[in-house]
Amino acid sequence: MSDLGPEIHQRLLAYMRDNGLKQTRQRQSVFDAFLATEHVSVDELLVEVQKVDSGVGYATVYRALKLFVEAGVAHKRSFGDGQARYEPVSQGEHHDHLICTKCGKIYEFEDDIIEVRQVEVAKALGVKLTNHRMTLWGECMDSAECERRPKGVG
Amino acid sequence: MSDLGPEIHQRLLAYMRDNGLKQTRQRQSVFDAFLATEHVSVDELLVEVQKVDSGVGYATVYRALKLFVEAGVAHKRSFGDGQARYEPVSQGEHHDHLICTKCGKIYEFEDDIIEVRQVEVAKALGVKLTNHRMTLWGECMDSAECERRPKGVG
DNA sequence: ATTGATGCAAAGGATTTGCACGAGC
DNA sequence: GCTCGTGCAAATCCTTTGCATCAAT
Repeated sequence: MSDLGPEIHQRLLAYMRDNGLKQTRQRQSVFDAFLATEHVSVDELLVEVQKVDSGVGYATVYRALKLFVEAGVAHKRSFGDGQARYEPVSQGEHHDHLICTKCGKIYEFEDDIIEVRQVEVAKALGVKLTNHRMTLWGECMDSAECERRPKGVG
Repeated sequence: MSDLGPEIHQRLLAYMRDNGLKQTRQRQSVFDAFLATEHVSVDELLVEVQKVDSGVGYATVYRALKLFVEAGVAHKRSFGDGQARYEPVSQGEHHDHLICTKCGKIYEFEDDIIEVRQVEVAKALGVKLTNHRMTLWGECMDSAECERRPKGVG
């Protein structure tokens, strides 16, 4: 889990203040639950939120996540399973993902060699790089661990 | 456009034969149109197909593309615009994409340094790499060209 | 008070599917 | 003739939105 809770919380509050948005019980609940996750889908997050605050609805979670992205405290990802997944921003920032196609485990990594190279590649094509996304797929080499893992968990 | 028309056509025919699937006029039409594209959405492809064979329906294009992916003659991509896009496989194979966020142009590239590094990164995490996807976003440095370009064209 | 936020349900968009009919093998 | 493919429309899944009400500032 992200260890920047306080920091990105401040960022969120600042964004809300600057844009005349209001602090509400629901948003607080969603944010708290969100911070404890790594790659949640909306449904998964809704379940978590309702454990603590059962009066929070579907649309509110969607709207809260949209807000988090705008405020720069969350990233929206698409892993090809048909639904969006969100994660809190963290210090490493530009980390990418490696997903085991057998157990579904999502590894995170960051690699400077690749990062640097991406900028060069873009420049060679006449483009100034602003963003990137990379996802790798593979199979855990430790089959025992892999098979033991509950399927589909990020 | 892919210059492997005959080759991947053979691959498709072989796949269909091996799986007891049938050659139909519609599939042929969809495949022909598909070969002439680079990053089509289903709707775009449907339009192209119907120019030649107006009796081809919506679902048929979806089913044909699904088949193409299974047969290994097409890749399914998601660029975050809310709909899937497909492209014929080509010799370079593992090419990735660089998208200009201003004009929407999709550049293709392939970089050995990154490819090699990906395998290493995965290995370091204890995973045997089987697949990857990388998308970069940026802005064309040639603004004149960029602004002249019709928006949203792959 | 004013304005934004919520919850619900309805609307939307992309994709999939059930079914009766038609075409390949 | 049997099986698979097609077209249509309905169904599904995920996400967004309209609206009346509630709450934060």
